[in-house]
Amino acid sequence: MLRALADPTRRAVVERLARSPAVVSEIAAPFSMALPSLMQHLRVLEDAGVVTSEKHGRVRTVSLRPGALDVLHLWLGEQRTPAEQHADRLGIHLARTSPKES
Amino acid sequence: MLRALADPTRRAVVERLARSPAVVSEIAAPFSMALPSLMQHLRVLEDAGVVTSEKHGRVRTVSLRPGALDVLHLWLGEQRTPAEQHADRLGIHLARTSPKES
DNA sequence: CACATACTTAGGCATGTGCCTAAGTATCAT
DNA sequence: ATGATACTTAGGCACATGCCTAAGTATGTG
Repeated sequence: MLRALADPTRRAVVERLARSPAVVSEIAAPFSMALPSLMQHLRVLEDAGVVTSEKHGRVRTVSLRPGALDVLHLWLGEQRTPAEQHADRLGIHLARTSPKES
Repeated sequence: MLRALADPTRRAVVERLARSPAVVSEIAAPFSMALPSLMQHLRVLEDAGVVTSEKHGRVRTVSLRPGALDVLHLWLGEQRTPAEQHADRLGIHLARTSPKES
């Protein structure tokens, strides 16, 4: 999964899909890359479980798989230094202490 | 940086260093890999800004660079679906509501 | 049915990555 | 000074990755 996100093109695709699902040609449009190349990226993302896709007629719609990035988000949280984890607790503390915004 | 973390060996190194800094030979010990190969991994991690190292005498001590993973942690947070972001707010809400543990 | 559209498959090439062995170099210990 | 220790540098090999073009296949449209 990290390997899937290690490529700039694929990260850009993820960022695009974070806004909303899209069909292949929509996703491909911003890139100056042959379609098959981009399809390969989509495949890598799908194999990594980052995105899902469904084909209706001749159009394939791709979307970010909900919760897919959680594992990573969590792992990353675990590898942080004690000082940073302290900062996290501070954040929660502030959330408790100053109930300003929703 | 994601490329640096995309390798299992390097992730294992990061997990080791998350516990505490260590010298090269300590880091290398658990791996059945020639030293130069592991050094290469350390170099990739250092170039990516994930770790720092200092050499004293003939010993090099490597440590996780504080805050290094924050950028990633943040980016990951941004790419999550609306539903998940809602879950985050719920988490904060719970932290405010049930002040059980520190 | 003929043709455009939206992918898909196949194959190939250049470069990158991970690993190795062999041979340094710079301390530290005796 | 001699040798051990702890990396470091250099070079090489196998396979993975990212990109391409060319040629399908399947599905709408007139």
